[in-house]
Amino acid sequence: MSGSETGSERRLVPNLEAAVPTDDKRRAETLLRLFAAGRENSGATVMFHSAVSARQGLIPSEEKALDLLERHGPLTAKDLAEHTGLAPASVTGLVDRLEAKEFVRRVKHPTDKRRVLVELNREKIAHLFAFFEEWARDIAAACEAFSTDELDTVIRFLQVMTQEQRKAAARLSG
Amino acid sequence: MSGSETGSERRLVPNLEAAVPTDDKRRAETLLRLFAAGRENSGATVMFHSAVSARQGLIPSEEKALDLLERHGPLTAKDLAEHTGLAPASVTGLVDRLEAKEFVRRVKHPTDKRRVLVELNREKIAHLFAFFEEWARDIAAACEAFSTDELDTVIRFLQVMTQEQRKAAARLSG
DNA sequence: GTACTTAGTTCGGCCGAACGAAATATTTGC
DNA sequence: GCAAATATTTCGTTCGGCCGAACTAAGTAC
Repeated sequence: MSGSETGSERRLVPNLEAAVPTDDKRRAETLLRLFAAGRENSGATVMFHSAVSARQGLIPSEEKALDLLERHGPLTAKDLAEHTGLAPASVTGLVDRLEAKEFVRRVKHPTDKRRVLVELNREKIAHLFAFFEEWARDIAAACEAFSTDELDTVIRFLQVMTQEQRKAAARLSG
Repeated sequence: MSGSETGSERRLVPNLEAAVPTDDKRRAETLLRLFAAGRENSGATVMFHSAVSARQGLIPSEEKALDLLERHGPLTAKDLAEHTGLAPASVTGLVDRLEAKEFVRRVKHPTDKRRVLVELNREKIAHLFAFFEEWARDIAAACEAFSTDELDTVIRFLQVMTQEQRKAAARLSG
């Protein structure tokens, strides 16, 4: 039934059947459902992410900068320029905007007075965290439907997919 | 160990411990690992998504339009304006760009000559599909590490998370 | 201490996406 | 068939992010 096609209607999604084994019927069907669920989830993740950013009034380059600061701690403007791929002049504007929105602060570099360290403003970030904590409670509640063993399986799966996506993203960019 | 804090170092991530139960030690620990894995995976998903878009030379509004066309089939410019939230004049430019990149075609509306139907150019999309099919093979290979029952659990989990993310995104936007 | 390098900002300009208003083409209502 | 309504495009403008070049300030080499 799901494989039937009318003559006038053409395929709208990739032919993923080609990527699954044919010898194990149930597994093949499960993989297809997994692809579908993964695709839906990816879309929802992207939309959720952009909704959060839009709510904070952030554009992609600003998100990226905040992400870098969260990962690596305070960075100089030069570091930000290198990691974001922006020109130095653009970083000045970027940090100006983030500072105006109070997401970051410029502080003096302890030893080199030419440099400017950009650090996250934790008080501001706290509001964002409050939202995520509330959301985490919803997630935890939704996880009631899963045993701890099942969640372990999910974690393992997510880690594998994270690897695959990073690999594919790098291949696309490089 | 993981709960220790030095005096000078402040918390960099939300206090998710508050969202997990305290009575079941293993479950609490598993939920925290799940949050961490989910967070990593979300980031990877967003980066993968933007890598694909960048590779195709697409900006967010163009992606959104293509997504709508894929979901609903051919749409008029008015439909696109309503769904994307853009002004009619902006849709003209949007479709111009997508048409120049050969992702879509303008076709006459069968009955109403005022209207313009915008439809996906499947030949162009086929290239994109070829990439996703190859990628699906990698995913299928990576799934060898999971039993079919485990994959069923993962599917169920993804569906629940998709719901939660959509709900949260709607709450943020509305 | 003078010349050179490095870090960051300021300035002016550019480009692309989005907009509102006016123009055009077509359909609908009477 | 003529007026009002509808769909889209054209036009001119605005706005924002990014850039290169020039500039300032601070460290480094000799």
